[in-house]
Amino acid sequence: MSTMSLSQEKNRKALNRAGVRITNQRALLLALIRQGKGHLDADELYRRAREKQPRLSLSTVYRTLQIFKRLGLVEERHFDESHHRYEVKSSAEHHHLVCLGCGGVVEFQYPLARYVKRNVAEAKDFEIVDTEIRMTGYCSKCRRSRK
Amino acid sequence: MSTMSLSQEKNRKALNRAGVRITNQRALLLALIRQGKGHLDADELYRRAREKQPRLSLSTVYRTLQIFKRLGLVEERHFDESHHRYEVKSSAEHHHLVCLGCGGVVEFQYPLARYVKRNVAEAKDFEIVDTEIRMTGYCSKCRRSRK
DNA sequence: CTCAGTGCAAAAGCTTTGCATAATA
DNA sequence: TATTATGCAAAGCTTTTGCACTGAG
Repeated sequence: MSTMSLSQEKNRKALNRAGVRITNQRALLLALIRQGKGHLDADELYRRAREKQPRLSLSTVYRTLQIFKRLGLVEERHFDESHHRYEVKSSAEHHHLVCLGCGGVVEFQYPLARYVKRNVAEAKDFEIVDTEIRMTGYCSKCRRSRK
Repeated sequence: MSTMSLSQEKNRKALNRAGVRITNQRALLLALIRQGKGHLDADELYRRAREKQPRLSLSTVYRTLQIFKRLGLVEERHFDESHHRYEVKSSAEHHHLVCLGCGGVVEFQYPLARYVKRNVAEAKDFEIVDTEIRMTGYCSKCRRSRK
């Protein structure tokens, strides 16, 4: 298919490699998560997906997210909300700043994470799999409008 | 009441100070959260509370948790689960280590959090209200049983 | 052709809400 | 006594599941 973009092609390969059947739904959802710059919840993903595939169901979104999570393609985040958000798993460890005003999420890197990890692992005898720093507060925009 | 413990007395004062009506349910729930060493979810709290007050309802637990949250008496935590956990707000900033095997939560202190906070606040122009470091992994017990 | 994946509808957690009753201040 | 809080039941949201049909390999 000549209309298939490079990133769609890449997504298909990712699914193939994992031995999971490729469907239009999965390809679309993975593409949307990738281009969504992370931090999408299931419902937002569903709404966006239906613009392209109106018959796609919410169950498929949830089932697909589970698979992507299992395959390590996406990560599930639990911000201070009643639902989850998903982002593509990137090799670069990064952390989150969540605005209590508008709900926006900003990413940041913090190189000392590695050092902290080793320290804590030793002190508490834990094998650490994942580290996340989350800060909540107010972004500049929300700070201004609160005055 | 001579049978009232010091900590119960303290709890009552905390409620009083906030101008919120003191009820047996609220006093009990706050005491349970305090002695529960944190990380209780609403249902566990409900079960424990009913041992003392069998007619207490789950709605009361939820409503009370909202109030405590609003008053700053407890904090709501979102571990990688579909429900929330609550712990008393302590003056000492601490962070969490969550075991992926048994779900156990261990707290740790990390003094550099203050430094990280200042750094990130400046870099991203955010007014930071709260910082949490969460690490997931396996505790020594679960690591042994996985072998 | 076969079995994994999908859509739909129904169910299953967790949490919130409406309303009449009970209890605090 | 005047509200505020409670218990119960019902509803709301997010997420999961059962089942017959569809589509990828």
